[in-house]
Amino acid sequence: MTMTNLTIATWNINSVRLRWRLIERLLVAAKPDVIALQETKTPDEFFPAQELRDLGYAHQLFSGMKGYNGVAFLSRLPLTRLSGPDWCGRGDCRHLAARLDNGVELHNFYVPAGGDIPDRALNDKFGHKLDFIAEAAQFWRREHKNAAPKILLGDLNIAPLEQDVWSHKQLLDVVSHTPVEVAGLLEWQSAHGFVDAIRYFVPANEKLYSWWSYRNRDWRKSDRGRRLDHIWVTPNLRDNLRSQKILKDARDWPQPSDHVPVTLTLDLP
DNA sequence: ATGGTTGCCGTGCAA
Repeated sequence: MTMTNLTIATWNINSVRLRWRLIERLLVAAKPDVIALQETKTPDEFFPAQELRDLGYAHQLFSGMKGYNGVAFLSRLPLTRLSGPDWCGRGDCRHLAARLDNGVELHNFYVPAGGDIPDRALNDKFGHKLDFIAEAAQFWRREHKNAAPKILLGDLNIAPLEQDVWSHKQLLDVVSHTPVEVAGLLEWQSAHGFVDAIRYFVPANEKLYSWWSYRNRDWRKSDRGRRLDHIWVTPNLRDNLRSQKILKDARDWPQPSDHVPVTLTLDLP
């Protein structure tokens, strides 16, 4: 039986118009076949489609809006766009779904960051975040009859494990690591039996981050990171998992995003 | 305890 390698990356690029050239560095470092972007921050008419085609990503799907949000797929393989719900009825660009020719479904998510105060009574943005993840859990529960292999990836804006943040104790009350968010995310994950494909390779007691704030003078020295970017797969892909890479060095690329790319390689029949 | 930075847009807001 011939096996095909698939490398897929997720990256919150924080403006694709400003940083599309960094995708060439990602290409050199990891050669991803498919890239899921979040926070593209541009309406579709300004998406740098030709520039990214010239890098080899002939197949593209993007869904953007002015200033905020925005998700995209760049692919060397053909993609078929799948429809999805209007999350929280807001018309935001936070989810993009597609199917590869081999039947694997790809789901790119950008979960609301949730503002600063972890209390929905005081902060609507936190309420929106909790509603979004609850709606996602519900969506995946309803998808239980869809047996297609799936890869779900994106900026989920929640660091679920104690070693997914620089200090579990100090971040218990900080949006992205509060117990209510973590419970919601794990509920979503279990709603469709998703496997955390990155932690499949890295033991839970090892620190692992994909984001470092811009607000630290020396991000590497202070190392106050969080693992906000995730790749999950359905159990029927567990035996196909081969390797993962979190491109920490990307945090030092010129004019970097505050998130670094996370990549997963699988063997597919 | 506080403030720290960035992008987009327009001098505020979201992250």
